Amino acid sequence: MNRRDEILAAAAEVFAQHGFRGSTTRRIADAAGVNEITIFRQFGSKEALLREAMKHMTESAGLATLPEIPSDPERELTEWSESFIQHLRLRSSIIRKTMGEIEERPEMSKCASFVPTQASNELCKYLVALRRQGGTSEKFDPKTAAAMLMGAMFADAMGRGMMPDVYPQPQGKAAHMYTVLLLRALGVEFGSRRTTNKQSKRTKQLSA
Amino acid sequence: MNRRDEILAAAAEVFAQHGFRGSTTRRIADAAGVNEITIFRQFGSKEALLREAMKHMTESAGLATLPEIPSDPERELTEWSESFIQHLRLRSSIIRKTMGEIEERPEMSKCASFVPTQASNELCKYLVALRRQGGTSEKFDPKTAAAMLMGAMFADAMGRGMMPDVYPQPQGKAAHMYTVLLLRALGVEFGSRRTTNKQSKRTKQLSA
DNA sequence: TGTGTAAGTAAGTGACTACTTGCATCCTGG
DNA sequence: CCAGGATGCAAGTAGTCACTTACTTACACA
Repeated sequence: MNRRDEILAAAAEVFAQHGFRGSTTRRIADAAGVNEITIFRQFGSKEALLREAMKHMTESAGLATLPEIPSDPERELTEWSESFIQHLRLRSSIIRKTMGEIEERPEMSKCASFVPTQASNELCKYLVALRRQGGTSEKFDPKTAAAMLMGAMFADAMGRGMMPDVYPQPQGKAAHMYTVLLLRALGVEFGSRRTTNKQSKRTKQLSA
Repeated sequence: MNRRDEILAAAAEVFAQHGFRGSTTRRIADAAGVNEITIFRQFGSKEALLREAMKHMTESAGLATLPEIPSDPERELTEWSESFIQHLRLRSSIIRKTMGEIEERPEMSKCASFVPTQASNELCKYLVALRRQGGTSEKFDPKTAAAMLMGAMFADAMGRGMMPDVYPQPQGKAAHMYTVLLLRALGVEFGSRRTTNKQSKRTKQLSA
């Protein structure tokens, strides 16, 4: 049991560093402090081990959620974005490896797409609720808006290490900056920051 | 000369499909219709061959440019975005492979970051010029705005194949939709679509 | 006609890979 | 105290990998 989990953790770590082909059973065994043969007795093959390691990792994701009823979009979305971008940053190595190998190992794609798909749905649902509340003053497609925010964070998490100058500074505020930009695109009014003078339309049903 | 280019092209193709470790000299030689040994005589080693193939590919990029003086932001940015996202889509396989292997082969990072860095600078410059013209009515950080638009397109190009439901439909309009969303975030007025009623501030220096 | 250069063929080298077999060791539960 | 299961060790198998050596062929040019 314990041994098994140690091997799974080591396999995930080695995979994050070297990818599938580079994750030799020798390396995994060394990383786990275990004899190579134990891996084969426990999991049968390298492929089965890595498959299980991936599943194990996906299951222990634990994404943040957004409230059903938006009340403070800037705060709520910023917090959600920060947790999402942190999730991506912590896993950036493994995500890069997985993406690079998805064409050769399509069975991984289910594992890989689970988290972002769920996050996208969560965000879309929130944006739709926000619009229904009258919290937005611009027309927008929720899916596009969600893809834009998540895409920006994804690219940031994947690329900042390689080209830090391209991404906003400081790193810790990036999620907030992307979020604010998106909210402006949707025409969301900001409580404290600046009282815009467009009280024209859709100030009707601020209820809920 | 001709042979050399054939081998370089084959190497790039094989690398896009299988990554560095999966690009065996045997596979590259077969793809190029050349004897394996010719590769070693021409390039010395597999590593040197792939390095040169990458450089060759980066040099033949040919990015679109944006005008120095913005005149029709929606049109100009949409065209630029479409060419950028098409660039990414055509190279999505090779980009994924490169990203996955950048930690193991850091010498690739120069090659990989050249195009996006250049594109980011181009876009930033344009946004700054647009703001200086008074074409925007919201405060924004150009780098963040550029990172957001490019990030959205990057994620779209990398992820749409794996999870088409997450990204805006149809694929052909995605670049335009992201662009419009960004322009709204900057407070850019749209010529024909809708005449907003906020002529409050910063309508002073529409010169240039 | 001779010479140099790029290419091919055949064979092989040493290292590494996933995976197997046989046997010794240890720890635990009954 | 002892049986059984998990683990380790040593050795080995068949395959692949990058890369080499030795020799041959084809063509260009002088």
